[in-house]
Amino acid sequence: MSPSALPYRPHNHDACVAQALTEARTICQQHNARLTPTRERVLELIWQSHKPLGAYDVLAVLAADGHNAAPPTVYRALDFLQQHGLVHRIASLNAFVGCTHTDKNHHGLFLICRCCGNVLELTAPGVSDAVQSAAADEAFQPDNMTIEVSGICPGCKSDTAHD
Amino acid sequence: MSPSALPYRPHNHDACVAQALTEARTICQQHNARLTPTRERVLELIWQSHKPLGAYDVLAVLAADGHNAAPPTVYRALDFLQQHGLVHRIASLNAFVGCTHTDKNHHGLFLICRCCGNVLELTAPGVSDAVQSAAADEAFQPDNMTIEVSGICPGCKSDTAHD
DNA sequence: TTTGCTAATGTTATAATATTGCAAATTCCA
DNA sequence: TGGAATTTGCAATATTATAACATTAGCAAA
Repeated sequence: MSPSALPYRPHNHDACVAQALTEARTICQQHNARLTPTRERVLELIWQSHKPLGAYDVLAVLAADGHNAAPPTVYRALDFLQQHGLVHRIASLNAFVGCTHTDKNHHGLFLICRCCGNVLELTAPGVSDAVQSAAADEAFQPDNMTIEVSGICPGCKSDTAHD
Repeated sequence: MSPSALPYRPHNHDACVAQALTEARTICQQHNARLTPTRERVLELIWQSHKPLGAYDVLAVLAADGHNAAPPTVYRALDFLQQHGLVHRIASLNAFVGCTHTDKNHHGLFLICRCCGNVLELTAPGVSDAVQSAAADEAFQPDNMTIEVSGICPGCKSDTAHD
């Protein structure tokens, strides 16, 4: 997916998935980590959906693939992918999305449309700076931040505007 | 609890719980909502712990109370308390904490110590402004934000400093 | 005081999400 | 090739959350 593609804009999604997989292979090589078939397939499934996918959704597709998988298979693959920054877990949804900023240093900020379910990941330095500074005021040393904003995406807003 | 009391500082916690309950009664009156015994008890339990309490932790105490409660009892009470802004759910922990800012308009920002488990709720206008503006840049209309920061609180930092 | 309404609770069952522990297979690499 | 480390398979189970429906409590009007 081109860097500026938005989930709710039409784009060639197959290409966007393919590119994500290619990047993932590179990253795993760099990390000396093994992107095994199961892990790669899970990543692919997650990427095929712009919407967050639950672990059991992934599991269901694997089952349909003929892969006789149990929950741990999926959770392990997801853990691996998270560790290497290839997917993010959306805590407020118990679901996973492909990371669209594997190259940059980022703290995921997620805009989650409660209408269409699409998720847009942003790199928002202003936000992480503000959080850092709020934490610093309390002498708190942050090491991980979960920032998830739910609301209405531009697509859904314009859809409802002319009802 | 006095407005500036920090969870990891010693303070008279019974008084702090009592005050929270008093405030809750007032708020419910204002909202024309019924703070029934079960709801009040759940709120009390959550307040007695500065650490987030899971629904099933609450359930266990209710059971110990002799209250023959089932999960829906607890979840309903928690929903009620959330609706009236008396507790917050911490999505990254699947757990609940008492709201320490019932009076102010706020978007909870939570500092969660991964060492001692205490949670500090902040009102951080800088953070919500930054999130608003990041969302606005994407034409996204936010309506709810989950901001949870995990890290090390000052207490735990100084504990580990001189090991 | 009954009647009727609404909110709240009880109860059972089950759905949805996630982890543990151990054995078997595979991969790495010396 | 052999041995260690990683990955997977698998069964069981833990944890979190909700659905569906019956019952009861609170309260106001007839």
